[in-house]
Parts: sequence; structure tokens; C-alpha cells
Amino acid sequence: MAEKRSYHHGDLRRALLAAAAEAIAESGPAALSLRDLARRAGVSHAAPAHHFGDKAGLLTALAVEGFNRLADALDASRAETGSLLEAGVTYVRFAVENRAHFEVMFQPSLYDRDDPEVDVARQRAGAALSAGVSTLDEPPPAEETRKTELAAWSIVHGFATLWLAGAFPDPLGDNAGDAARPVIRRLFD
Amino acid sequence: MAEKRSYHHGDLRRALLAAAAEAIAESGPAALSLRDLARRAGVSHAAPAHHFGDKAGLLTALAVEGFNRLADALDASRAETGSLLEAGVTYVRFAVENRAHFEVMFQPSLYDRDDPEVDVARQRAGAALSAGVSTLDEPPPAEETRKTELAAWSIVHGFATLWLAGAFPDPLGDNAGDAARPVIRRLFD
DNA sequence: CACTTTAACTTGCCAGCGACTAGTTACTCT
DNA sequence: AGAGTAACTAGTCGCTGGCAAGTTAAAGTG
Repeated sequence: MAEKRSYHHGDLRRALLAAAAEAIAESGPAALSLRDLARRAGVSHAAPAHHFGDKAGLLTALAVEGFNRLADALDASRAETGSLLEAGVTYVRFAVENRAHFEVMFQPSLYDRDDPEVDVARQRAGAALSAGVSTLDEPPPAEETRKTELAAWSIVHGFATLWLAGAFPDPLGDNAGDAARPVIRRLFD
Repeated sequence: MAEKRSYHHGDLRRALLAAAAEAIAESGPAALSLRDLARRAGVSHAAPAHHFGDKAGLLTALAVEGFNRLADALDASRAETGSLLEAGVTYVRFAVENRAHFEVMFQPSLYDRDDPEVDVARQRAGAALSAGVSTLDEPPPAEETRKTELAAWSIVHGFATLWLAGAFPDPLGDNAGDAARPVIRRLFD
């Protein structure tokens, strides 16, 4: 696909999103340049605007894709293991394997956070997250459920963010998911 | 101070850092413009370069200031309360009250993470963080200490990040520290 | 099939930005 | 008082994002 060098790229939208994810993973969202993406895709500098409007539009699309991928990953994890602990590990692994998406998703100043598509995707991910807590062997009392959700979300999100930021001083190995497991477990003992 | 409109600003470096923090808190680090800062401070567009070299240099200085402020806050909290829980609340409160610093500190692609000043400040903050764990009533066994530190850091960092990102769907009030306390407590029960 | 509409691009332009160079001002130190 | 240096200014460059106007090709319509 996209082999032909015709006037129409054929799959430019996806090509730009992929190139953006790659560029952001390398140099961070701040260094992203639409013109550079256009160059990588072999199109003119104004082509991206046609698909995304402006830079924020492109990052909005990236955020949507990210929230949907996260929801998919969490749903799959729950279907396979039914374990909240493993759902947390999945969250961390998602962040590392989709670094660019993850960084954009949680930096709303970069995109249009009120976009309806983002809202839908974010709620999907939120629901997938909440569903995980109900898989606990000893589910907390109803009034505690909310706090447990927040605690679980916070610990995995914090671990992922700190890992990506390179904030942990000593080396914890090269597998973020495995490194996270014993840490997350402290919350559920 | 800085009342005189002379050739020399007198306190430009600090004025620029303060203006940068304000601008970032409003619009995020990506939207930051050195020229805009210069305008706010009433100096020429090239003045910031003299104090910070380039944009990354300014953000490096902001990160240093942030890590030092965080270390100060954590040390003060430990001196006052001697409680790890309250140290966590302090961490969250720091993030909200120093939003711009916090966002920059943990986004190393924005600045020079290998700068020696950053390294010193970061280690100060890390030490202040570790010291908190030793204040636990039931300190964990030596081999567990590390995991407890990581878990504590992760949960407060995650809560702060998610709060700043506006990721929590339902309103948790306007006081992040108070909202965080019951969540953090789940880790230490 | 011809004809029209529309989607997917390109080309050209503008202001703003970061970074660099060279010059100017004023403080400091002896 | 005079020299040296720190703190700025002014001017320029290439790059960027965003806009306007034109071009190409594909899809729909009789």
C-alpha cells in the first residue's frame, strides 16, 4: 500500500500519525514539526493541514488513537487474566510501548481536550480501567471503590510517567512491566 | 526592585524565570516563547539568551529551581509532621502550586537532563523522598524498602500528574492535597 | 460516456520564533 | 580615572505554523 507515487498519497492520514508518533518518541512533542512530517511522508508542507486542520488537530487525533489503544489493551488484559494487578502491568507496558501517544494523551495543553472524539475514547479507557477494580478477589465496599480506583490508576500512571521520564535513579532493568509488578502489588496486599 | 528603567534590568534572570513559570502554567511548555518573555520583562528579544544560552537552558534553570523547591517542601513537611502520608500530600500540593516547574521537571526532553546543577537538585529531592519512608511506624524490611519507596513515589506522582492533566472524570474538589490523602492512605493500610 | 462536484493535494506567502553575530551601555574593580 | 567585563540591544538567518489560491485526480451523476 502507498507504493504508488501518484498525486494522491492514498493513506496520508495514517502515515502522518505514524510519523508523528515516531518523531515524538524520539524528541518529545515540543520538537514536533508538521513540515518535517510532511517531508518524511514525501508530500508538500501544507498537506497535513488538509487532514488535521492544524498541529493541535493532529495531536488530537493521536490522543484519540492512544485512548482507544489503551482501552483495547486493558480490555484484552482483563479478558485474559482477570487480574487487576496484570491490568496495571498492562497499563505500564502500554505507556512504554506507545510512548508518544501516552505523552500526548496526558498533556491536554497540546490538543483539543474538548473534542467529542477524544471524550468518547477517554471514557472508553476510563471504563476499562474501572472494570479492572471489580475483578479484585476482595472487592472493596462500595464507598471505597472510588478511592481504590484512584489509587490503582495513580500508582500505575505514576510509575509509567516516572519510568518514561527516566526519573528512577537506579536501573530497574529494561522491562517496565516486570519492574512495575512488585511495586503495584504493594497496593493490593 | 526593578523599578528603574535603566539599561540594566537588575533582576532579569529571576524575572524571566517567574514569567516563564506563569506562561507555562497558562499555556503549557510547548507554547513558551523566549521573545514573549522578553517582551513581558520589557527587554530586547535577545536578552534571555545572555542569561540562559537558549530555550533549553532556561527550562534547565526552571527544573533546578523546581527540584530544589520540592526538596525544601518535603524536608519541611518531614520536620513538621514526620508522616509519610503527609509527605505525599505535600508532594501533590507542590505539583499543583508549582505546576510549571513540575511539568518541566518530569519532561526531560525539554531541557538538559545531564546538567550537573539539575543532577544535584534532583538528588536532593530524591533523598528527601527516601527519607520519608523511614518515618513509617512499621518500616518495611530492608529488602522491601526500595519497593515501598517506588510505590509511594508512584502513587503521589501519578495522582498529581492525573490531577494536573484534568484526567479525573468527576470533580474531586478544589484542593488536590486533601483529595489525595484518602487515596494515598490506601497504600499504607 | 461526458460532465460536474468534491476530496486530496501543491505552491506561494506572511508573521513569529530561536539562534547567532556584532555592537552598545553601564557597572565593578583597582 | 581607566580598564575590563557583565548586561544588555540591534540586525539577520533559516525554520515553522497557518492561510489563500490554484491544481490534480477520483467519485458521483445524467
